[in-house]
Amino acid sequence: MTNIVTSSTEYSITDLCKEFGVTTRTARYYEDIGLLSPSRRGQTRVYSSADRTRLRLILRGKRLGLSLEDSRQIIDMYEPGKTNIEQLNSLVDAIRQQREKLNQQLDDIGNLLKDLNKAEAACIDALKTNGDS
Amino acid sequence: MTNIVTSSTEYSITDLCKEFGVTTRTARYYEDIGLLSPSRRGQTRVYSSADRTRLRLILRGKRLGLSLEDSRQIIDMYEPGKTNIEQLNSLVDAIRQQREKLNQQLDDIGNLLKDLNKAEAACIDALKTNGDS
DNA sequence: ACTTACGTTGACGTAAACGTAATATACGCC
DNA sequence: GGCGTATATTACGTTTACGTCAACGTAAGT
Repeated sequence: MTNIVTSSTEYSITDLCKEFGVTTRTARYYEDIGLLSPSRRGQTRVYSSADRTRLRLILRGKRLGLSLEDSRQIIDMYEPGKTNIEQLNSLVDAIRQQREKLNQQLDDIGNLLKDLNKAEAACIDALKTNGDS
Repeated sequence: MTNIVTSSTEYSITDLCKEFGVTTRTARYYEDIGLLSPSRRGQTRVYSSADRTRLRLILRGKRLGLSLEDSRQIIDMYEPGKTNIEQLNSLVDAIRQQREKLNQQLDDIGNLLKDLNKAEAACIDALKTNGDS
């Protein structure tokens, strides 16, 4: 499975995908749209730990309901290569927007958790009542 | 806009949709797939405050990245009409699964917020340094 | 009667995010 | 040296969640 010769900070496509529970099609798709760009040994893709991190961030974004484009934006925030002032400012704006969205999500989650608690309580109550009948 | 004659707990499709910032197509689609079922005055849809609540819950689910089917499941939790013990138990299971997912989301959001803070700090720093040059 | 605004039902189109073969190449192994 | 396994590319298919006409009905205002 895991290659012995190559350094441990390199991953084959299947290893990486298995680790995160996605298919190779997904990894290749992410490469197609420029979200990942592993190096190659011949034709074969070789993923670095940086690639791994990017994939991790992408999947975290997915869990939060972000689109792949959203994730791309956020990941690009980590490496603001272009030190243009314009871009830095709009980046700060984007960061604040994302933060607002996340705060809204926090609020939503809190409310949904409350609802779930109520629903569960009602269920358990119904189970008890039913169990006594 | 708002009808004077009918009770204030009734909404036209456009009013309801405007309030939540969705198109009428969306409301009709939700009805197509059985997520909403407004009553009718002739052909025209009449939304009750219960329908409004359902829509609110659906959109909250969307903000959290839930699919419409997920939202349907969750909304069904609020009215466990079927008091079958089997179903109640599986409902409790579903509730716990949703809760786990939400806790994962809370974790993700916390981490992402941290990342955003770092990114923002780096940006602001870069802006200062650039501003001094 | 004419316009304007809102409503209805189809029905086809679309973007995102992959799924699913089909086919070909290369590597390790018994 | 054939076999299995991993990898590659290409390409068409699929699901979700609506968008976008088209064509029509209806009620209100002027």
